[in-house]
Amino acid sequence: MKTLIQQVKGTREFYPSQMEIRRWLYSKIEEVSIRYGYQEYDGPFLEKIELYAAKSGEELVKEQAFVFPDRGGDLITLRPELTPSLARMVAEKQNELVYPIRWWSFGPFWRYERPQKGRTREFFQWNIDLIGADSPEADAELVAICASFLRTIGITPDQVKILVNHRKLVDQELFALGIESDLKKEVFHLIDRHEKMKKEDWESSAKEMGLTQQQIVGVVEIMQDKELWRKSPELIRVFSALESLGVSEYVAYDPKIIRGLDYYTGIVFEAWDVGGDGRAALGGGHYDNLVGDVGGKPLAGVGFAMGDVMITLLLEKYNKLPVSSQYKDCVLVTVFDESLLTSSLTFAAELRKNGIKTIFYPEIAKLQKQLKFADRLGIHTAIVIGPDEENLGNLAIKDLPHGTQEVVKRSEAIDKIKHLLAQQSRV
RNA sequence: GUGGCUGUAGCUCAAUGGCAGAGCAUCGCACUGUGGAUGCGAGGGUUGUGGGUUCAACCCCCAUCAGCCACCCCA
Repeated sequence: MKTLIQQVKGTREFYPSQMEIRRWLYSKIEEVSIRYGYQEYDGPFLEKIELYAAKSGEELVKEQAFVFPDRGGDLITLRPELTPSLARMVAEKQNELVYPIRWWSFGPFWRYERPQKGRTREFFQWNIDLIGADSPEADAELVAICASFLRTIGITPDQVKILVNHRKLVDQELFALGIESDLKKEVFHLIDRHEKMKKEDWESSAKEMGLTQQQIVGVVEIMQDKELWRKSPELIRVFSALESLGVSEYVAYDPKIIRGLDYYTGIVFEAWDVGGDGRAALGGGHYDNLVGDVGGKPLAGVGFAMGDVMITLLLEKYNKLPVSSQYKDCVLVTVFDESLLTSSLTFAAELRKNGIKTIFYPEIAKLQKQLKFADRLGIHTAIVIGPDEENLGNLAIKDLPHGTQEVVKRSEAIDKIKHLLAQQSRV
């Protein structure tokens, strides 16, 4: 064991049972994305560092990206997010695309960070964006997609809530307190971190960045005002749209939601475990000028990203992960001895020809061992062809969950097995 | 990048500084034409690695590596 080369820190190994979950997640994401009329796309996994340098969060690129020189000396980055690539892809074909664009993607991303609960260095992310529309109803659509997804995977509104806020509203409120420009950015950050900090620490940091006592009180009032959204014409329309879309039970207004990324200019939202701990399972918002940063004409949009790690933890916590079913509908054809190997092999082929998932025991072993193998894999049906059956042109069909066995004519076996599999799948 | 906790059999974990163990798993037998159950037995370890203290180290000290958790940031 000691000679095994360790895997790269924070990377993921997907054993079949985990791969099954990953594919299931992908299928649910696809289902919801398609239901809302979105098209799948993808960008490169490798990008030049310059693509991210202009925007994103400063730290996201400088400290959290995997960067290495290629043979030509260019600095190459393993993509830490998809949005800049998306912006470029839109800019490249800006005049031929039909707006609004509805695109989604699911793929791997890398961030050079210290792994911990809910965070790895290699992860999969669902990105979904509506670009070229600039209305509260467009914003609401993305929140609704998020809610529909939660509903589709079996997460209920009392388990996970989507918390919504609007940056223009916060801007306006902070402006009223005399907080603007650089200081505003710092206060955004402070609001974002409020939940994690002790009250005294929070207040002392607020003072440190130069807020007056009056301003601090004002910020605290903003953070506690659950009715503040009524001052935002945009949010009023967003919540009204969400009501019409039938997902408002999943949504709540929260004045503390800000988000770290600088490019959000309108609605911002995150999905949180109501049980409190952990981190946001998903986050997104509205941006005014995404495409402009990479050289296109300004184009507004709204989108969100969801990582596979946190959502899987939530599914696990609420016991909503799919139950493995890989071998339920599979038939094991056992091998009795060398003289009957060909007979079993032939029958296995016949099963497959009829579209039945079939495993052939690949060597001669005790029946006991072969049946134990079937049991361990969760196979429900086993075929035994021994001398007694073979001589009469029969074979034995074992129903493992019921512990029963039926000897039938080989010519009738396929129909019997199909019937049995159909019965078992109903259980 | 900063801090805390933990590294003992394949897995989960025991073991006052004094002979390294259990449960589960694996393999074998009871049971050479039938899985889950039961009983009996077997294999499996340089106690993460390197140094130090000691008559004696899984245990104490130092370093290092790895894992987990938190901070930072974020999916």
